[in-house]
Amino acid sequence: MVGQSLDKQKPKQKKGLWSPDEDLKLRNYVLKHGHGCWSAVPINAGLQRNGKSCRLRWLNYLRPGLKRGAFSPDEEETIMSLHVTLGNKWSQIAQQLPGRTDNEVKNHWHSYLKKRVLAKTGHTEEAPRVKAVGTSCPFHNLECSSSSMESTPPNSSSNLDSAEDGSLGSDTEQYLCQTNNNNMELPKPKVLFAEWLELEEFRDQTNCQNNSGNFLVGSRDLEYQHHKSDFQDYLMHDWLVQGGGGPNFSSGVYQNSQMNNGSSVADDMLHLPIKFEDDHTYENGFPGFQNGQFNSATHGLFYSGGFR
DNA sequence: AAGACGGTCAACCGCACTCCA
DNA sequence: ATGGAGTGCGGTTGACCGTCT
Repeated sequence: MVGQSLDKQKPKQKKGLWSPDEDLKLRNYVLKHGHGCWSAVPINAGLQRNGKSCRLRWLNYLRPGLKRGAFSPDEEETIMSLHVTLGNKWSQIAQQLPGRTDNEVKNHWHSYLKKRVLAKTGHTEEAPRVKAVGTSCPFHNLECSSSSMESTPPNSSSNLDSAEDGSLGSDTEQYLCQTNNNNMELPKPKVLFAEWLELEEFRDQTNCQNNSGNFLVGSRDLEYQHHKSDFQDYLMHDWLVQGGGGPNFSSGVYQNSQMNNGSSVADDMLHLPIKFEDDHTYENGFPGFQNGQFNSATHGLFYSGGFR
């Protein structure tokens, strides 16, 4: 239905998970030209996808400003309270959560929050799964024991990355773990998807970090303060757009000591700075950049802070 | 050790809506 | 008024992963 006339011109269209190469093509194209008509995007970008798939991939995964990682208690509270009044209006709920997509909110609801609400209200329609062992801290494979935090410090996890391996910093970790220890259900660590597992082959390519500690992502793309960005966002901007470089990976563990700044990730993500290297403004698809105001509710992209 | 099972997530599907000729 | 094109949205699916038996 979507873009049928244009999409029909494609002999066959790929489905399923996006490869890093496809992400790179789509991201570079949209950043450079804006999306315009989505059905024309795959043709112009050289992708064997339909426009709808490109749009979804961009909105849910590639666009700058997305807040990856676990939901904060505040965000969860917002979702639950809004769901009472709005119901399954995921897009409206997501508009109140900068950096979150409707799909993300929806998934989180079905995975965690619905069970929590059902447990609260005494419904046993979907009994919460009881975990015998310690539960996982939501960020970066950091494990916390819900029953005996002291006896199982995060860094003692055998197959999980320690703080020095690039987890979020003790303050953030403790905050998140303690907060989540008060809850019945804890989110599992972020899953590394197939595409991320292929990153190994790129790890030795040129590092494009500049003098100020930011990673440059092409002459007209985004400059990201990687120490303030989340794992996948960082990768997307520094590796995908760049086509290489960025952080080192070893067995899927992100290694970058600068992630240890001890600041609140939620706060940082809300003030994620985005800078274009030149003065180019993206009039087609990035209207808000021109005045430095960008909001996910109106532009589908959360942006805070001015150009430097 | 290996298969079964359940949870999470990205992506797909189909419907509804808006816009425009 | 109507039909096609484009887009938004919510439900569902299937792959992947960790845990359990």
